[in-house]
Amino acid sequence: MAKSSNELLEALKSAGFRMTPQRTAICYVLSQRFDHPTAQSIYEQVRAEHPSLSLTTVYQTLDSLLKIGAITSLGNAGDDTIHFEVNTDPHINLACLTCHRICDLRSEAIHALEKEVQQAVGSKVLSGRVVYYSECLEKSNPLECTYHPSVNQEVVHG
Amino acid sequence: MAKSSNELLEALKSAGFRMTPQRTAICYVLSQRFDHPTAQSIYEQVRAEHPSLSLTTVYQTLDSLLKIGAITSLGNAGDDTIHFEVNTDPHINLACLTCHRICDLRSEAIHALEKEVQQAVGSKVLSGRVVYYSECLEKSNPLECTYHPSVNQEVVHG
DNA sequence: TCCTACCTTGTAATGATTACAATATAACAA
DNA sequence: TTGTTATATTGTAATCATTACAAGGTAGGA
Ligand SMILES: [Mn+2]
Ligand SMILES: [Mn+2]
Ligand SMILES: [Zn+2]
Ligand SMILES: [Zn+2]
Repeated sequence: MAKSSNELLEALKSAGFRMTPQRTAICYVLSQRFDHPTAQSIYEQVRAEHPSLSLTTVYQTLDSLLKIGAITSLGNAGDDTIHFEVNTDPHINLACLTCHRICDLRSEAIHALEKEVQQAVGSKVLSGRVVYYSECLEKSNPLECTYHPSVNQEVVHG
Repeated sequence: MAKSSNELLEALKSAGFRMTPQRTAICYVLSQRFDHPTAQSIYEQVRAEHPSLSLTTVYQTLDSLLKIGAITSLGNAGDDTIHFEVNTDPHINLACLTCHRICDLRSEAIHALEKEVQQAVGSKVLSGRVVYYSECLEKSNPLECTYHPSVNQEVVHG
């Protein structure tokens, strides 16, 4: 359910933004990651192929994507750093306060909940955050991610 | 459903924290406010009666209350400032991105949603944030607050 | 190919939050 | 009540994610 790289790029393009190698790379990385990455974390990954990339560009691109609603901001996960949401389908996010990783949890109730919000504020709802904080069970047994179980293997606790 | 001043103080006391005039005043202000105040905003209000109060003390007290779970953090509301939650009953929060005020919305679906979270992560759920971002309808007609409609009158947009 | 408005980059500024150390005081016991 | 001590408060300095800025680079249309 996460947006593809092309969907993100197309969203930028049709909003009047130019196509650049940096934006292309950033959108690609965004589309590949299901851990709700931070700007710094995206920066480090993209820099591997674009050594001249500036952190400012990452922030600027994320801000553009936010403004057109292609992604949203989930706030922090116990670190003091903004985590970005690429999956705009309604769901619950589970954040681990130890490893600061966030994973998705499928939800049935979320649809009824969003209906309640719509009824209360009408069409003015811009975005939402549904985040629950917890701890991974074990160092070797992090929070289960019902959307992308594979990312569960990458966690390393301090 | 918000905690009373005494409940907050009692929570601190039984957690081994000392009673001080500053903490008493901060807890009182917290119990009276339904707008999910920031540290700065609490500071300004308490300072009216305790002119020597330090902003650091407000942060420290809020941190203590957070640690014992008496309050939670809702994150920011478009400003870059943490808003605190005194009402720990399950509910939806509506944040206005213009005036950065947050109000509560009663919800039926939230109970089913929290049940889903419990089943997924067990007893390890520490706290949650359910926040939807919107805009007040009019300068004179802010977001309706189903818990405390009276606070709706205090909003001033820029 | 040329133009120009938009983008990227490096660096500096911002501002909420936290760290620190000196002073004050709540809580407990004598 | 008084003394003791661990904890709290305060003022100031440091932190650090994010934003602002200005100079040079480039996408995209003519
Ligand atoms: Mn998510
Ligand atoms: Mn609330
Ligand atoms: Zn973890
Ligand atoms: Zn408003």
